[in-house]
Amino acid sequence: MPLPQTEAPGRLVAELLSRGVRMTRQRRTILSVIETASQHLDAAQILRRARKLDPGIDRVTVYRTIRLLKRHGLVDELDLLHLEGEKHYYERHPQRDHLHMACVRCGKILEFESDLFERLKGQIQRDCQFHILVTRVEIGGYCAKCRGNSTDLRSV
Amino acid sequence: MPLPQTEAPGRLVAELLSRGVRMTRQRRTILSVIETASQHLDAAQILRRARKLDPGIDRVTVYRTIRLLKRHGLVDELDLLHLEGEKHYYERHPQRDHLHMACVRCGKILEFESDLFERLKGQIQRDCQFHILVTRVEIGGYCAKCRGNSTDLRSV
DNA sequence: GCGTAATTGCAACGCTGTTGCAACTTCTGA
DNA sequence: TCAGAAGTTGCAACAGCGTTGCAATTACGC
Repeated sequence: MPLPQTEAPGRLVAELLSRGVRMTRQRRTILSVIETASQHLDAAQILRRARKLDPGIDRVTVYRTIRLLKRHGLVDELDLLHLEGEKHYYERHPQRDHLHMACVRCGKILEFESDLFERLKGQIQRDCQFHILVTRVEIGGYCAKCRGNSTDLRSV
Repeated sequence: MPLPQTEAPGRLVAELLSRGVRMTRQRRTILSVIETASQHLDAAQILRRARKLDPGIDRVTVYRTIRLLKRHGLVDELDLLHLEGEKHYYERHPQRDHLHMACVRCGKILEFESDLFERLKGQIQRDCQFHILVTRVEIGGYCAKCRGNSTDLRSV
């Protein structure tokens, strides 16, 4: 029987501890929020959820924790084409890169993995002598449901 | 003898006029700044250059013009992985999509076109039934010069 | 040219994210 | 087990990017 796709909870905590980062109550809370999220969360949403678990947590602590995770390459930052304002969204850095498709009409976010993209990265590393650390692919358009329905001009 | 790669100047003006958009002195100035830029400019840089040509131009007009161009799909917005703050950069929407590679050490931006990427887009449209309007690919890492030089941890 | 509708500049605002600092907490080492 | 150094937190204030309301001005079809 195959194991579920989800990774062990607490992996962010373990990862940071193994790198000698101090673990506080607030950090554990914020990390668990990020880790158990089923969708892409922005800083305000992370704060709101963290406060349900520990009401004293401050905005600033959330921002500092996100920065910490970014510096350690444990989360990726997305803006999903700024379909709703200037916020940034965060997700666990995945085992394997994926692309994000955002429907400019209904706002739905789709994710997509592709061998072609892996080959493209290989081509870049070879042809440009560029050592890739992070990738971010955001594609805007109409999802299957919304295509054909309208010629809505939403700012992308 | 092949023509140079650059497109006819004034094409943004022509494009907007053909869509029934009013053309003001300020807009012409801002459009010419964007059109003749050899690098990716942020809003503040666009404003500074526009003011050299027409000192009265206001910040707000620059933002409104950028929004107009985005709505018409005539410019693409990039953030180049926020290597320097939260600004956005703008470039003419190209004939053919290209990827942006940002060196996290020296900040250099490379552009790259690839048939593989065109095939990837085809795959997405087919497999996901997703109608692509814009793409945005930003890749962070070390450029040829900087790779091997350091293990600098810059926030990406 | 006239008139209307769009655009501009100004001021004020909102939101996301950052910084300085005193109080507090974590964690090492004895 | 506990003392001390180093790191972290919360608060308040700030910075920067981008937006909005509004009166004055401008473009452009008729």
